[in-house]
Amino acid sequence: MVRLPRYLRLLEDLEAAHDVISSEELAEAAGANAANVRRDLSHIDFHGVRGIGYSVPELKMRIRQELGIADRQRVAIVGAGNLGRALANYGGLGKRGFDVIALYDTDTRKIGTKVGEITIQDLECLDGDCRDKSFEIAILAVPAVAAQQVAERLVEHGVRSILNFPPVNVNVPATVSVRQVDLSMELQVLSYYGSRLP
Amino acid sequence: MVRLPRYLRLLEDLEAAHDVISSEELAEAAGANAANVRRDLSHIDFHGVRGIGYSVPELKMRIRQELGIADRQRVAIVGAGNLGRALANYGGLGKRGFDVIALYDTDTRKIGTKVGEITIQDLECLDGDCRDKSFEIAILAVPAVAAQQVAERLVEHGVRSILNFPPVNVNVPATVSVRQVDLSMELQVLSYYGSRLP
DNA sequence: GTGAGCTTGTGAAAGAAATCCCAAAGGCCA
DNA sequence: TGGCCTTTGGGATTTCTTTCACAAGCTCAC
Repeated sequence: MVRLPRYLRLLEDLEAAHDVISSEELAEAAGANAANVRRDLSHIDFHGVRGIGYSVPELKMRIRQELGIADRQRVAIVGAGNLGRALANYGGLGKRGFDVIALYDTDTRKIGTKVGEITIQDLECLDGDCRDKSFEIAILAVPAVAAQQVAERLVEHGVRSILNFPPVNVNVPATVSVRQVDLSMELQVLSYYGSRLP
Repeated sequence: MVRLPRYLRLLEDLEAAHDVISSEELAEAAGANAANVRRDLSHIDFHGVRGIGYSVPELKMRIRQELGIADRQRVAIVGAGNLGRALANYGGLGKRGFDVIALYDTDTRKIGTKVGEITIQDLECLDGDCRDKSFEIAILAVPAVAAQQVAERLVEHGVRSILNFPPVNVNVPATVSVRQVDLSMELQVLSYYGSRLP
């Protein structure tokens, strides 16, 4: 469900004192209707207390479990260009349970240099012995022309989920899930709504 | 409609020789059903030729017009951190009709330095005489704590659309449209689907 | 204990989106 | 010119989502 991450973000941003929350409050933050929230939660088999609301810590755990992020997830970034480096430096991922454990590139001038705590590795290390930690999630931040090829290598080496930045569709087996982040498209959608505003 | 940008991207990536396209072809690229595509297009009052398909150049124009991007759009980026600079350097925006015309920050050590072609300006210039070009679209790439405040200033100075990267909801009047890009949420959704794969 | 006051959970209604399906219509070739 | 092939357009249907509305259930104060 596409709203669970929004609920989770709200819950995580709540002060610790706030240990119960109503569907109404959740709805407002998530930009939804209270009945909608209640259905979402009952759909993941999470139940509140009538007259009171939902337990914040329990709900957090339940949503994390539902999203498959009960434990911290290891993520690798492929492509150490401007975007790849910006992502590697971005603290927000860690805060939400995603540890960036590797940063790959093919440019020999970059390999070995550090970005924050992380040393850029040769993409060849994906296969070989220099790979020290496994990961199932990869962030693709390579040029569009390389995306398909790199995606295939990632899949070959056990990646199950890809967050794809270059503006091309990558074809992968049905056993891998891909999510596209395309800034131009976001701006276009924005422009669409912007041009229809009061 | 959220699929129009996807159609547009496909159409723009087509070789020039390809001047007619069927709903079937469009559907495959956009991950939709052919009937769905036909409805979308007839919904924006664009019509094809039976037995043949849709005219690629005409469809491109019609979609751009519908999205409100028939002309090139001017965009400003606020926040010259890693992300802001990466975005300013990203050529993909220009290719899709969005010109980054300014990059703002508040850090006096950054102001005046260049990122690619663009000189970083003081955010104060939003109001004053140092502002040389107007824009209606802004990309927010500031720290989460500053987001709301900066958004308000942008709105005050005529911005109509905001693409928001910091992981907080910004509250703006109904006359402004906001779109959130939250990487942690994308990863969470990815993880959700990833954990449900065959 | 008991009643007042909230808030949940869900059946039913309304609304939106996707899909099915096929008649209608244009082009192409013989 | 006429028939075949292809693909659109849109009525009808199904499926999915959102919202309404209210009984049921829990807590707290008295």
